[in-house]
Amino acid sequence: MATLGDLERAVMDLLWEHPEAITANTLRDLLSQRSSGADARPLAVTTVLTVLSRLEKKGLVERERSIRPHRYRAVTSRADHTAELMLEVLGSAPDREAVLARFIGTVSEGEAETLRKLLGRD
Amino acid sequence: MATLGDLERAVMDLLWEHPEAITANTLRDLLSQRSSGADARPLAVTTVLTVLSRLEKKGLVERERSIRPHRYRAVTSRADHTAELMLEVLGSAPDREAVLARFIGTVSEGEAETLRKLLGRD
DNA sequence: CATAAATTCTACGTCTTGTAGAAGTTCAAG
DNA sequence: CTTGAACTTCTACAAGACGTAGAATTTATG
Repeated sequence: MATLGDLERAVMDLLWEHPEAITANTLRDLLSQRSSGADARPLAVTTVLTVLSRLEKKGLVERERSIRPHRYRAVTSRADHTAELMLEVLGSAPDREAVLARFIGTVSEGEAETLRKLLGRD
Repeated sequence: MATLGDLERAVMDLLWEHPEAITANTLRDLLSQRSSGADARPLAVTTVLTVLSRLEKKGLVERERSIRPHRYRAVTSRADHTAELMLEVLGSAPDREAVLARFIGTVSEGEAETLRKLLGRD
């Protein structure tokens, strides 16, 4: 897998917020709103298209080619994607448990509670 | 923070394995052994030095400039570094709990047990 | 078929990383 | 102090990832 650039990330965030597949133009509009500073200038649609193609190649985005203005949507949910990334970072190191220890030491009490529930006993 | 390249990663791995600060030359030798394929050719020392400088700039490596062949060592342990990366990936998303749920669903039973202990009750 | 809309190609500047030679610095021995 | 070897810093370049978008091509539709 890999890391995403800023624009790629912004596009993924929007796709994650929109479960229904959307068009490149819609995406461009959403991106414009989001980045509304005095610096304005919206991206060219081709820019958005290029980014979408790259994300598709990376397996993060799927597109429907059957309808004309193609529709794009994220392949996985943001939560799944993030969890996968975390596992990738955790890797298969010999010190996995040590890493988990450090990690657990940092989550909030509320999250710790959630984790306890999730871990239940079985 | 960021992601490390292959060589940067290899260097960090060696530094993590060697708690005592070591020299660039030692590192180069260790790297040579490690990558002993039929492809041989060891890296130039300057290459190792460049990588070390970059890692230093990134805050991952510290060097002692007082003694002549400078000594290098990792600033944090691998476990700490990895845990930090995981937290960075987890980020401050609104769906942190959902991410944790996915994440927990993937660890081994042994690790789950470790996590239960770490989370204790309080 | 002409045309507007949409998609794909091609391209370029910047940044990161692997790689290392050239140039400068330092220290110990003579 | 001078010199030479060891060491470090500078400078450089190729390749790949990303942001960005114009040029060229494809596709419906009147």
